[in-house]
Amino acid sequence: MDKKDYAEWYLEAVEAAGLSDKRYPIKGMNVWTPYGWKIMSLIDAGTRAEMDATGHDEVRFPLLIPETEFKKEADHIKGFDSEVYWVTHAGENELDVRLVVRPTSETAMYPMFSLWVRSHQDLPLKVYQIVNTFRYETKQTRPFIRVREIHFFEAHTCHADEEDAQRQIEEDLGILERVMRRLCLPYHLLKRTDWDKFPGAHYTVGIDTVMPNGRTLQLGSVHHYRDNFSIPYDITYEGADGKHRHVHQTTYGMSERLLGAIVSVHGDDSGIVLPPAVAPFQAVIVPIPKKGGADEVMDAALGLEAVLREAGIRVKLDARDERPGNKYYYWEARGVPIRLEIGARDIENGVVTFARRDTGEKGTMAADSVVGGVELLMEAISESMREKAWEFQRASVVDIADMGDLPESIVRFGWCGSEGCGLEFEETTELKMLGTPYPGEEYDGKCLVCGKPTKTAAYAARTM
RNA sequence: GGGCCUGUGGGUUAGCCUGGCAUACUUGUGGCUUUGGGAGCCAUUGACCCCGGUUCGAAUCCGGGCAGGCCCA
Repeated sequence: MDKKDYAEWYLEAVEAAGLSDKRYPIKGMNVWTPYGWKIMSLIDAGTRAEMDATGHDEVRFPLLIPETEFKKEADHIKGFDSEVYWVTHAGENELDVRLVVRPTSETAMYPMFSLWVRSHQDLPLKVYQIVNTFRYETKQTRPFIRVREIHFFEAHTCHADEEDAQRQIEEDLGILERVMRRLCLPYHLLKRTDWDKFPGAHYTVGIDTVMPNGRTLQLGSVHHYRDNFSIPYDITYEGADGKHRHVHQTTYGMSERLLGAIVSVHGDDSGIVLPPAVAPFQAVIVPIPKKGGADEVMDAALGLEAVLREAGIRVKLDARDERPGNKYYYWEARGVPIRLEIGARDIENGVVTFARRDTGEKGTMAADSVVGGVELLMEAISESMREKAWEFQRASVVDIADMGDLPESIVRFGWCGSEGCGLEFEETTELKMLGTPYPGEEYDGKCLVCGKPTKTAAYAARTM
């Protein structure tokens, strides 16, 4: 596995780690295998904890949406009509009203929000769900990054006015920061251009992370809808003054691409490297038996496992009858953050040998303080994975002064803000405009296209 | 929408032009060995996308279908 050839490496790394089985006979619909699903569940658990702590309630809406509801917001349907699946038949009969398989749940939820929200006392309404959504991708699919059945997190809120909705956006970005910290993933927040915002949104902030090939991967987005949906879906409330008004709405979405980013950002030539917070096994114990002393070593390994498990550390004792070296390669491919080795020599010295997955560094820790030792090590690993990833992300933003000779990374340049200049830039460079920094950033320069002075920088890149 | 290419054991792949019962690696299984601090050895199971045609004989040539990939609009 050579990470230099990222596209090929990615597929091998996913395969070797046993995260997904892509042999399912529908393109872009892969099977979540036990190890991959465990990681995704741990990622979701972190998201759930953050959402619950900020007063959101988990809900679960139906998968199917009547065509009549789906079509209520004009821009929205236009944005999705080329990539939705339709249910057109039931048994022998053709349906009078066709059903859309949700590509996202605005149009499923909002008819219900219209019933749920009646007074200002009902606001803000803050709900979320973690479900599968469907988009008919025509481009090349790849596990977690471009799929047709998407494991999706979506939060939807309703507010009395635009300002309260804006406060929600800020809360979402706080949640995002804590979620990404756990995953040791860096990102840029970029306000999408008007011609690229979510269909139906007032504005969209994209969450972008750079992949090893210099392309960006959008991991999620936050949208302010203003009343663009509440008008067609008739979501109104009665204010304290007795007047009826439309609510202002927001959404916040992220997907299984988080796992794709973990694989891509942290992995190396030996396979994936998991952040301790979402590793199904945070430490694996490999016993090193010796002539005559096999029982003694196994007893020590079992004892070690019990102590760590008792302390709440997700630990695996690999007692298979295989050579130790074989086990090292096996668990490295699966990204386990810490390997603990215990052999006769360690027992004699009262220590446990450890090896870090992220740096390969090896050392020993006192056997009677392994719990503290492992916890410290996990902290150090998380910190250094975070640092390293952020360093790469930051170094991937390159200022450019003209549209020729473009680097394989994110580019930054002055932009007057006009659609004309933006589109010309995209056409000339074949890069995609990711938007402008959110909430903002100091800049003083000239529009790269028309030369007008500007205080706004734009970011652009090739995307995955 | 138009053009080009590809479908071979669970995975990766050779063979195809020039028709003669399929190569290698990996995985799986079994045995032996090793008593282990970075991948032991041997054996073995397992495949030519589907339908039709040409032919004594088709993975190979031809037609159609299905699936996938690439390029252009």
